[in-house]
Amino acid sequence: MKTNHTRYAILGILTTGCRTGYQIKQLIDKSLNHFWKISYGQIYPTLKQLVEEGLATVQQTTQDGKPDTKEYFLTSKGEEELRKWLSSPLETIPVPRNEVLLKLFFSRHQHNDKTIEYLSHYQEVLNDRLYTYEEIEQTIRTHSLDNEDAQYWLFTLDYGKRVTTAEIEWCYDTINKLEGGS
Amino acid sequence: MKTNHTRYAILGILTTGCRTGYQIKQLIDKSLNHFWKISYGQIYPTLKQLVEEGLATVQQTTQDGKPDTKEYFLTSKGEEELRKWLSSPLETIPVPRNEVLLKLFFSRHQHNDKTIEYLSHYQEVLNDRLYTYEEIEQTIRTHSLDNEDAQYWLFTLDYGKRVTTAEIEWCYDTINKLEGGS
DNA sequence: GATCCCATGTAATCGGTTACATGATTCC
DNA sequence: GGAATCATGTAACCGATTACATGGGATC
Repeated sequence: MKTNHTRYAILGILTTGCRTGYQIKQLIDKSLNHFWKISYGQIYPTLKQLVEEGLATVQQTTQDGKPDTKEYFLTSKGEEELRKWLSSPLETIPVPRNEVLLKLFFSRHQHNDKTIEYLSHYQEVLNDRLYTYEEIEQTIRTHSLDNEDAQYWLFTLDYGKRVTTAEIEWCYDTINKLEGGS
Repeated sequence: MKTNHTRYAILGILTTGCRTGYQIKQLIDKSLNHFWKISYGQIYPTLKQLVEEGLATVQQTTQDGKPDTKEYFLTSKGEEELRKWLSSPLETIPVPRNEVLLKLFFSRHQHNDKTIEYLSHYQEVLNDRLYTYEEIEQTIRTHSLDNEDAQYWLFTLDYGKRVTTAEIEWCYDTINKLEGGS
């Protein structure tokens, strides 16, 4: 059994008030970016498909002067589909590929100095990431706490912060080990 | 700039003593499985390609009775290519997609009991994973500590253990929050 | 005048998985 | 006799990214 999660991501976002393909991309880039990303090349064909399957409806507005906009709305069938997916059991979690670890795995073919430099750079990237998460969290706390979704959004951010913190600590300790051994 | 990391994974594994496509798969399943996986549908065509590009050579053995085996060896050009990749700077790290967080993000459309059940199941999966890491670590410590690569392999396992531990703690705390609020 | 934001979409391409096909050997 | 392991490979398919194409409105 193989489910296309991106379909459900879009289905879910249509419940948050987003209506157009453009708005969907905006929300994903703003709020799901730490664990889900998506491109227009996926969004527009998927929306079309959802309508074909009766999970959503379109409402096209041809405005005077302004470019056309297509607003999408979930049908009750679409809502049902979303709920069905939410309650479906967890599938086997795919292993996330990690370029950093792949390089480290073969790093005996390289001077430790280079490896340390590499890990330090990674550590900086992670620190930036952590900072971004904290900014997003502040935005949600001050602007969207009335939103019914906010609680769950904060849970996902908490996840990101904790995992990233663990990664940063690992970088720190691994660099130390490499310095001690070289 | 977009590099195909899988090519380099195979290039790297050819330095560890693995020679055949089958052995490469074995090693990946045994030692890189927590951050990199690969299928035969990728291995065999890639090996072929590496030979075409002069990064490896083949040595085919047609044995009496036994099926053919093809042994691959890195050329000096291949070794150089590997070292070049190792020292190349980190690319923008792709966001790993997370199905669990995606569902949680939309979980206000579901009873908290269901969400808790879901997170508990995830926690179990993570615990199993952690146990597997510890087993692999013991295997490396008792059997391969003479291996020059062992140190780096242990670093990647340490990463897996730390991140997984952080995830488990997050599960625990998130379940508590949901129970308190329902 | 340039740049950015809003807004929609398609075609080529790529990386990867899955299913299929084949066949010998060894162990239970 | 059947299952597991060793061993190699291909074709269909899928999810996703990238580059391209278009064009109005607002701001600097």
